[in-house]
Amino acid sequence: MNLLFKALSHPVRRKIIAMLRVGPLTSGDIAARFDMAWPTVTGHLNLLKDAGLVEAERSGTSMRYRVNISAIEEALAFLMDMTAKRAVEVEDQGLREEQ
Amino acid sequence: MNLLFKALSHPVRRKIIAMLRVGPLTSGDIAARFDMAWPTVTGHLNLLKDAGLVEAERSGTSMRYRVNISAIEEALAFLMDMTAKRAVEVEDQGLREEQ
DNA sequence: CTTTAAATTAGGTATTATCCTAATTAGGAT
DNA sequence: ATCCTAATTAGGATAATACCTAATTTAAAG
Repeated sequence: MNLLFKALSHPVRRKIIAMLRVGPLTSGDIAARFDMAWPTVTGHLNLLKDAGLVEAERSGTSMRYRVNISAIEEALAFLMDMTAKRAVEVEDQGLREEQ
Repeated sequence: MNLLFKALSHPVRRKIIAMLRVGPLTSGDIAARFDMAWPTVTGHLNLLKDAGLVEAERSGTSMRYRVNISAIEEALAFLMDMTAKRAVEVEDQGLREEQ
């Protein structure tokens, strides 16, 4: 959860995710759309990969990156839980909301 | 959005939010529940405040912190959008899902 | 006004992040 | 094997984080 939110805290990384949401892209395609050195983009991609937000596979001489939605859903679930009303479990009655 | 995710990326700060979700607490109450120096906790609280995740008000000699749910909902909305299917607007027909 | 309790700010240090250029690896084509 | 393109890793400079102790602010109580 740490790496996940940390990865999402940088605008370039959020933009990369938005780009990949449309469809998979190669490292070069991604790097070309930013005004920074390619190795810097690779760094961001590695961080996204460590956070589980993207997956990479080799395609010939290129590298194809795709977004991993389930990681985003994990963060989503965490935040949902934070906004949820406090609930107490009641035996044989399921969940009852409180407050 | 930057500060928001950055604030959420530290376990102590997520724990503080979880604590405040139950109800408002003073700075001292919060600091007492961690194994770190009080000023360090104050630092985390300032960061949470900068991110809009908590609000503080003075109560006599104490400081009462409360969680600001709408900031969390903002992050939630951002992630929801990331997981949402791509949609195209169609005149007089509302939204239609695609792909 | 002085003291006390609550909390923050100031200042310092160690670790981590972000960016760069240069060097290296990997696969495909000549 | 050699070369070329795609991409990563290595190494280094600078900025930002996270923690600590010491000093300062703020409000209430004596």
